[in-house]
Amino acid sequence: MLEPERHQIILDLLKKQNTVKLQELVELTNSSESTIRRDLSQLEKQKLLKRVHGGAARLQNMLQEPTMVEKSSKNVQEKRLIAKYAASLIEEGDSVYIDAGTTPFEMIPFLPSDIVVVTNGLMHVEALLSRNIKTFLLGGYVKPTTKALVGRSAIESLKNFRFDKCFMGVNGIHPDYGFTTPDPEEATVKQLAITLTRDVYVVADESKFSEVTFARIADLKDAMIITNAIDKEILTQYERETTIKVVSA
Amino acid sequence: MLEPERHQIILDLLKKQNTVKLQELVELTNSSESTIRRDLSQLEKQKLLKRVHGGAARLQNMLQEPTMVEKSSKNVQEKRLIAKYAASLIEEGDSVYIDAGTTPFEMIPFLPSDIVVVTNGLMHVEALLSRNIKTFLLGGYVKPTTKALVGRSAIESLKNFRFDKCFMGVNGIHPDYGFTTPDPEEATVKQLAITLTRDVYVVADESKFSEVTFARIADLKDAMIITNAIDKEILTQYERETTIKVVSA
DNA sequence: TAAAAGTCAACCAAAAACATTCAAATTCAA
DNA sequence: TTGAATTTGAATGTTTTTGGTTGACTTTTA
Repeated sequence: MLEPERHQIILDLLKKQNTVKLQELVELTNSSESTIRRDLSQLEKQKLLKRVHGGAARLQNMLQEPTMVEKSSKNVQEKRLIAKYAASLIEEGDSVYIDAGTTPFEMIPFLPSDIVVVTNGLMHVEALLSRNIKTFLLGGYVKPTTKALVGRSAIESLKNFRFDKCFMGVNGIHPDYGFTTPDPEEATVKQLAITLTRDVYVVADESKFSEVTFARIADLKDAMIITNAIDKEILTQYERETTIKVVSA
Repeated sequence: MLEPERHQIILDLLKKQNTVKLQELVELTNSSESTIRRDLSQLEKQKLLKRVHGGAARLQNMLQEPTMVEKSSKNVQEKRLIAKYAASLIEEGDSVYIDAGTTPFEMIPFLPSDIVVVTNGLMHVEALLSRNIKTFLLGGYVKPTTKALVGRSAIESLKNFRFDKCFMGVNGIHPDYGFTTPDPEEATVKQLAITLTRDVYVVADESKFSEVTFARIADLKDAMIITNAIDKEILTQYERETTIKVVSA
C-alpha cells in the first residue's frame, strides 16, 4: 500500500471519529506498527492531526464537518471485521446497494473502487466519494435521527436500479420473525432493495440475534448473514433456515 | 505501446483512483519499469500528477470546478444579504425548492422553520436538519465536485413535487442568453424545478451579470432576480425583460 | 505503590524502489 | 537503404521504505 493511500485512510477515519487507535490503523492498512507511527509523525508535522498515546486525535480545524457519532469502540472492532469480510465478497464491476446504518458504513474503506454504489445513507456519501467510488443516492424524506432517506420518493428512486449484491443492516434477527427494524418506512426500502438484488447479505454483530423489533423486513431465508462470534447452539438453530458466515479475528 | 497512449492510460487511471502503483502500470501497459518511471517523471514535470515512492498520486487541481469551500469564502457578505432578503419572501407553510449552490445555501439560517424544503444539494441537508426543517432530498448521481444530485433519477424524484417558491443559483445572467450554468445535467434539473414552481427566484451576486456559460437554464422572463449592488445602466438593460430586486446593506 | 502490560523512539538490516547509464531496438529523414 | 535521433529494456549501484528489535517510557492493574 502506497504512502498517500495510507495517509488518506488515516485522515478519512479521523473525519468520522475523533480518535484512532494505532492498532486499528495497523489492521486497516495491513502495515506494521513502525510504518503507522512514522505516518502519524509525518501527518502531525503537517498539522493534519495530533498524536496521542496509543494513536492519534483529530484537530479542531477538521471539526467543521462533524459527521458520524462515535459508537462504543468495542462494537466498532467487531463491526469492522464483519465489514471487511463482507466487502471482500464484492468483485470489480459489481453494482452494489449499501444500506444506511453503521455496520454497512464500515464496509466503505474496504470496497474495491471500480464499482457502482447505490445507498440511502446520507452519511455514507462523503466516505464513498473520498474513495472515488461512483455513487448514487436515493431521494426521499431525510429521517433526522439516522439521516437515512425513506418514503415514497426513495422507493421510486430505488426502482430504477438492479444490484449484484446488497448489504443490509438490521436491528433484529429471529428464527420465527426473521429480520426486523424499528422503522416501517426503512423496512419498506430494505424490502424493495432485497427484491432488486441477486445476492443479499445481512451484516450484523451478535447483539442482533434473538432480537425482534417492530417492522418486519424479510425471512431469514432471503439473505445470507455475516456476523462475528456466535454461540454454537444458537448457530444451529438458525442454520436450518439460512446460511451464516461467522467471521473471527 | 506508444507514449501518448501510455500517458493517457496513466491519467485516466488517476482520475478514478487517487493513486497508482508503478507495478500496476507495468502490467497494464506491458512496458518496463524504466519506461513507466520516465513517463511518470514527464507527467510530473507537466504538473499532471505527483510522483510518490512506489507510483504516483493525483493532484488536487484535477478537480475541474472550484469546490464548495473555496467558493464560499468569496463574496460571503454580499451573498448573505441576498440570501436574507430571499428568505424573507418565504411564508409559513410554503413548499420551497432550494437549489444546490452557495448562494441558496446561505438562505438556510434565515428560513422560517414551518416549511417543507426540497433540495438537490447534499451539503444543504445537514444545515436544514439543524434548523429542524422538514427536508426532502432528490435522488441521483452524486456529482463529486459540487455534491449536487443530478441525472435521470434526480429528474424523476423532482417530478413528485410542486413548489410555492424556488430559489436558483446560476453562473451566468445575460440579456440575450438568459440564465446559464456550466453543467448541462444541473441545468436540466434546474429547468424542471422552474416548471414545477409558482414563484421562481434567481439569487446571484453582481459577478454573474453579463456572463454566459455552457448550458442554458431559462429565459430572463422566467424568474425574478435577487442581487446586490449593480450599475444603473446595466439594470435598465435587464429590466425590459424581468424584475430585479436589488438588496443593499 | 509496585508489577504488568502497553506504547514509544531509535536503531538496524532486508527488501523495494530509485536514478543513472548503456546498448539494443525502433523510428524517422535523407 | 543508410545513418542519426529517439525510445526502450536491462544492469548497475544508490536511496528510500519497511518491519522487527531494543530498551526507555507511560498507563493500567493489582
